[in-house]
Amino acid sequence: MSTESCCHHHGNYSFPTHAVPSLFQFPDVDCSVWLLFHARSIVWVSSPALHVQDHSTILTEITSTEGNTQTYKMTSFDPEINQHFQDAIDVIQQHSHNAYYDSDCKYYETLGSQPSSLQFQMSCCFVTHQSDIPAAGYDWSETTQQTWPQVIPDVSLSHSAQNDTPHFYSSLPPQRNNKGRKKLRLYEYLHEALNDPSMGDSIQWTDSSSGTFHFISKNKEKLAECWGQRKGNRKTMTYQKMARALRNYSRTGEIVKVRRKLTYQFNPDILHRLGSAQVPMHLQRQPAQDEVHSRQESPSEQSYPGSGAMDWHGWYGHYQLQEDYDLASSFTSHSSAKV
DNA sequence: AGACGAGGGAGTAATC
DNA sequence: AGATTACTCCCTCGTC
Repeated sequence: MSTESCCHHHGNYSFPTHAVPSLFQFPDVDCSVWLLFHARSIVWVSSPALHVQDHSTILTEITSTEGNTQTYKMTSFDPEINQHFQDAIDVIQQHSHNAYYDSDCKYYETLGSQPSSLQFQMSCCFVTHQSDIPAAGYDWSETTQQTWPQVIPDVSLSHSAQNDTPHFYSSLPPQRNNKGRKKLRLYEYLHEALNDPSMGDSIQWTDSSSGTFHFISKNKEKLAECWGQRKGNRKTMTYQKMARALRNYSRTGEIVKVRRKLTYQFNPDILHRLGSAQVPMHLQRQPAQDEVHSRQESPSEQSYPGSGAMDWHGWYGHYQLQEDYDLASSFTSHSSAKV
């Protein structure tokens, strides 16, 4: 894998066909996002609280269908919106079906490359009922801009594929900057990489149930480089620097070092939020025999207790995000919506 | 001895 | 403007 291929901010995204149509919502402290998967498009609508209602949508068009995977090409015109969209995509890809994750960046497109005629193709999508969902060929330019309250879902909307993506948005730690954009954290990126089969040569689960993972010595620098690029660093990120950041997580508790070479462990609560439990088994690397024998388990090793059967909520106190998580969860239970 | 991984102090940029 | 956060840089140390 090239160093570029892991840096998938915008461009083409693949989803299993059974993931559409679907309705996704991202309620958190200062941002609500709806993603509507429709037969040939994904409509993204954000909350006016973000002050982006003048340019609050992203239209995607389907570019290919192979087997049970459809690939969408994203068109947008605002880098911040791109980031929101990417946040959503990250979660959806993580929870919808990891096997179809496509991070190939050969179609990577920047905003500037978009023809100006595509800009402001639509400004907002009014959604209250299935019949309101724009079909293929819908003239977005004629869509009347609506205010956010009108985009509140009709509870009659149901979600045929809901079981495919239960509580998916709750894994997005609602850490946002003052513009409402989530800044990708290192541990989030690592988790994403762990669930990306194409990154398997750089980072792998040692024991996904306990959140233990390790870097592959040969390619750890490549992963670090990808992280640096994803962050938009000017200087090249190295494993050494990335590991230093990881060590800082020991202090704050997101990730701790395991006394084994290149091996770390997620905080169970963080792991839970990141939705690791939903990683398909076939994507979880089985530890090699020598690892099974040698990893962790020394009494002197630092690790989170009770791998797998631990008390999630007992670990590391109460995060500020807990209530957000609960809010999101309760929201989910009321929105078994269909599109 | 040298490579590699880890630990940590200090600096920095973005954000609050 | 100052505090905080989350790295980033760089040096040292321990292990193999």
